[in-house]
Amino acid sequence: MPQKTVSVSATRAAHELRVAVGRLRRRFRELHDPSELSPSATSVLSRLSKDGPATASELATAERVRPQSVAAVLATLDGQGLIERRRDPGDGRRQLVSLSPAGRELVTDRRRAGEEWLARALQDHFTEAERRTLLEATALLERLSGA
Amino acid sequence: MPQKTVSVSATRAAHELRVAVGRLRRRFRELHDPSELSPSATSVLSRLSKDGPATASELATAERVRPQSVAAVLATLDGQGLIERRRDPGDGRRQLVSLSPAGRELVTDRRRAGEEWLARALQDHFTEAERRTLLEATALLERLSGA
DNA sequence: CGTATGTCAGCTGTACTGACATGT
DNA sequence: CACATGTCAGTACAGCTGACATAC
Repeated sequence: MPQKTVSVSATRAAHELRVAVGRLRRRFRELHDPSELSPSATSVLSRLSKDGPATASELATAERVRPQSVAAVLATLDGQGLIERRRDPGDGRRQLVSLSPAGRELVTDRRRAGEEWLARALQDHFTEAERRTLLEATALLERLSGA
Repeated sequence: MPQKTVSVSATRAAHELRVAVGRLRRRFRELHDPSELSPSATSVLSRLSKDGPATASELATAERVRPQSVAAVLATLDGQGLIERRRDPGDGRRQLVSLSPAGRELVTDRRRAGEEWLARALQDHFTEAERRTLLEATALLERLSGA
């Protein structure tokens, strides 16, 4: 139920969440292996896997970046043979982006080192209940980033 | 309880969490007003407010960035008069960083526009129970970023 | 012709590495 | 002299804006 005023607790929660996300992102970056896919590339691949083929514009909107930025990511992914691009027969401007077999395999590969640390940390430093909270929260964070 | 093997579900959770954090971070960046403090600066200020004065090295370690990076942030904050730096009398190399009155005021100011959106989104698009989950998760994310 | 899609060029912000001055 | 702290310089990368070719 929308309210006109924003409560103090909501504002404090907002502040803490923003700081936490920033720190966590730096933590991820710290462990990131340059030989692996960048967060943006992973995000695009993940989305293609979940929602199926999309145009560059659609991806830019969904990922909330400029078309020019998504183009750079697509160029990288294309160079690595992880996606396929083909022109829309009905509209020559558009190109439909989809996962290549290699891309699909990479998305479902559960052994990437970059996320190995995170998975292990989740197992080693958190209780079952805490992991459940984090899992629920992940879905909420996704919703928040699209709001 | 640490386990040798990492479960499939933990790895999937790790992947989803990483993607969610990345998207949320881009969302924050999208709304970020350049006239306001950068995420790093906010993070440093927030930490000083919570943990009290610290040296540049300590801040670098805690924020998980290189001393050179923290120095740039401190230079900005100093330029805006939000922090105070004074040399350690016992060790001339060190400088103790603390919040200035203006900095302290800014940290406790709950009306910053950048977080206004987030606070409002939390109120408008989430139930009380969901907000509680997010709040719990925020603390867990903080712990995770320090692990 | 105006609008939409995608790309090229150049800029900014944030973190990085390397080199260095200074103090212990 | 070795080590720690902090800073200066240059680099890397992901996002941005502006300008443009192409197609509807």
